[in-house]
Amino acid sequence: MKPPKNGKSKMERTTAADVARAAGVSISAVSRAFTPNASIAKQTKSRVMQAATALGYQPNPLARGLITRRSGMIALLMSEVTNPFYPAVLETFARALSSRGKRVMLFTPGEDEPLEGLLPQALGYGVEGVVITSARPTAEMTAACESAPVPVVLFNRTVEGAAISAVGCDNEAGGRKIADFLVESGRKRPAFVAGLAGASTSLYRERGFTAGLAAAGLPAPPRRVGDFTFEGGLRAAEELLDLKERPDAIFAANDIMALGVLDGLRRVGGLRVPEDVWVVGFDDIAAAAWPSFGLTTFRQPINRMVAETLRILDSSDDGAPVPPSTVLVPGRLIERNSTAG
Amino acid sequence: MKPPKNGKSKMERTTAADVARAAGVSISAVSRAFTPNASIAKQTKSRVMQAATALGYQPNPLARGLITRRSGMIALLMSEVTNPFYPAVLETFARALSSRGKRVMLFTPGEDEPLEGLLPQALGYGVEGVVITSARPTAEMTAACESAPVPVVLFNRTVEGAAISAVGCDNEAGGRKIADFLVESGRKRPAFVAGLAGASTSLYRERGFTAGLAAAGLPAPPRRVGDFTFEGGLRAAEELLDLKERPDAIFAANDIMALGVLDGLRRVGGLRVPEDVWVVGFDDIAAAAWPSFGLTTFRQPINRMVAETLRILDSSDDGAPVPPSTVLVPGRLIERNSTAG
DNA sequence: TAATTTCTTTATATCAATTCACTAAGCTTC
DNA sequence: GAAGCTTAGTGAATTGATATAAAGAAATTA
Repeated sequence: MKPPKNGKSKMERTTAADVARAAGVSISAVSRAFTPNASIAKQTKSRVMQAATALGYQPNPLARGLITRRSGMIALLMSEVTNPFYPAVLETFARALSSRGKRVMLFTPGEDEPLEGLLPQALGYGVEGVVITSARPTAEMTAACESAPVPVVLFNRTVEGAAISAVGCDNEAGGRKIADFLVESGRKRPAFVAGLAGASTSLYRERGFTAGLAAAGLPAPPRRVGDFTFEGGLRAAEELLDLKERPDAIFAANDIMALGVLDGLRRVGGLRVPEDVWVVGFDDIAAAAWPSFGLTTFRQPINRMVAETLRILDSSDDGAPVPPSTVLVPGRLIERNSTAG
Repeated sequence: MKPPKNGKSKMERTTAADVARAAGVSISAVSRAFTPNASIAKQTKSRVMQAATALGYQPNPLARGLITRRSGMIALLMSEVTNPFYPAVLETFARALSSRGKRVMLFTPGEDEPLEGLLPQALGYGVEGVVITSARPTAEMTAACESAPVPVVLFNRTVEGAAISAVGCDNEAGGRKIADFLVESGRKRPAFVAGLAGASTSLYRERGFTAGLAAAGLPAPPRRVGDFTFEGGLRAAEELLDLKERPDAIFAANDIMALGVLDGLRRVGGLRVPEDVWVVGFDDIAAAAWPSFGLTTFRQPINRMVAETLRILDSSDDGAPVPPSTVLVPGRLIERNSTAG
């Protein structure tokens, strides 16, 4: 027997038992009242609900999760939070899930914590799905993803030959589109700034880009590595300016690098954009639209990408595992002042 | 060697019972082996640990949380993720907690979800602490924070007269410092761009700023509201340019607005910074250091602020509630090219 | 009206850990 | 050598909800 809620001594949680007593039903009835499409009489349900709201009852997600193995949380494995694209993704996820009554649990690797350890931990929390936006998963991790008991989706990442769902923008088509745009506008010596070695996004964007250039009879562009950072873009720009044949356009594999490139060209190289060099990025982060930059870029439709991700996570909600699917959402070129097409 | 997947069908969790059986001890012994400074013999502990790693066992946080009401999670209530300052905060928290074996649970209000509802939800998950970085808590929420069974810390926010812990930068001192700096450098007509109405950060920064100006015999500065956004700063700059007496320095209550101001002055107003107008921000976000901007700003020491927050959260870890404390971490002025002191 | 089916409800076992009351052993101390 | 104390380990109870099976009520059929 429990002491009745006397005032507000220590904010004791009201349990299902309290509600059951108040409503004059069994605990199971309370449980079923909170279970969607469960076999319960309308009358009973409303009586339970009334008592529940009166007592301020909400089912304890931990207790529920212990037995259902579903705790109403989605795990987000994310390591690169410095690139502004990812906070935007994070926020979109958090808001979308919030309105469905689910929560985001963020897993960021600590100091020298390997990414591999995070997945089992996340599963231990009974998360209903896992979204990985971090850098390229290792082989070991891929295997863990495949055998996970809940859906796992790679966001903005792909692993060839693995049976894991993935959602992303069509990076190759984007790179191609940018190449076509530059070529049609008469650019003759485009250059490319890559992200981290091995990142699938950078790889596909480059592949589409070089393919587009090749189709127009241009040689493979000079390339530098910018590590997906502003400073990396800045350095890459400086290096590209030292080339015998100065590029007349630079495509950086993401916006934050492109902004670095832009700043490097202007502030360090003393060049004008777009008069002397054009710059194109990829993502369409908020800063790309700032007047100082006016960066032409390929917009990744975050909302649609998140929506597709949630669709995949939901699809195996009923228990039956669905075959992994890869969704490529089309993006589009946003022309601004860093080019003069 | 890797933990041997015992070939079982669907990745069945290994429980404490499995480990106990393997190690030849009771379940309680396993539990105590995983409890810091619990009464257990070294020998037994090592035997348990050995069996645990062999089986790949990790205590289930859900089951543990159900009993201890501590789930190893910290709730982060955050609504303004658009300001780059907050993703940086988020990341710092996530990393710091990750290395302590704890996780961040992110609570972002959904579409028209009130902030009030989030706190009880977070508590329902058995979080060990709550950090609120969102906008000003309402009176109702303040009461909920005060009676929460776990420590609640307002990050970068204060509520006067409430018994809630708070960690922040000394905003008033920062505003004062900026005023002093501008006055000493001979600026005569400074202006101020405020954030959201009612935000304590903006309020204190303004208070210190005007106090500093008053001390130098200058009148209260003209002010505009910029809503803490880039576009708001842009608009504010335009409006301030229309004044009869054009300001010769503009202090914006945060960096993102300051960048908007800077861009507005340059691109829309056709002015030079710092030759015509000086601009100062507050936060020191990454973009402030970009060559295009070179924004002089007051740096908020995120690392120390996060460390202090965690210290407060930890301090009542042993059960005994500690009196709420307010910690103000000193920041410092970072001079860059947007001023010419 | 009795028999059968369907729909609700209840009681009990289960989830995976921690905690509590208790026992057994090892060591002092008088 | 018995009493007292500390330390280590055990089994049962506990946590809050769901799954499951059995029982009861209502509706349908023979």
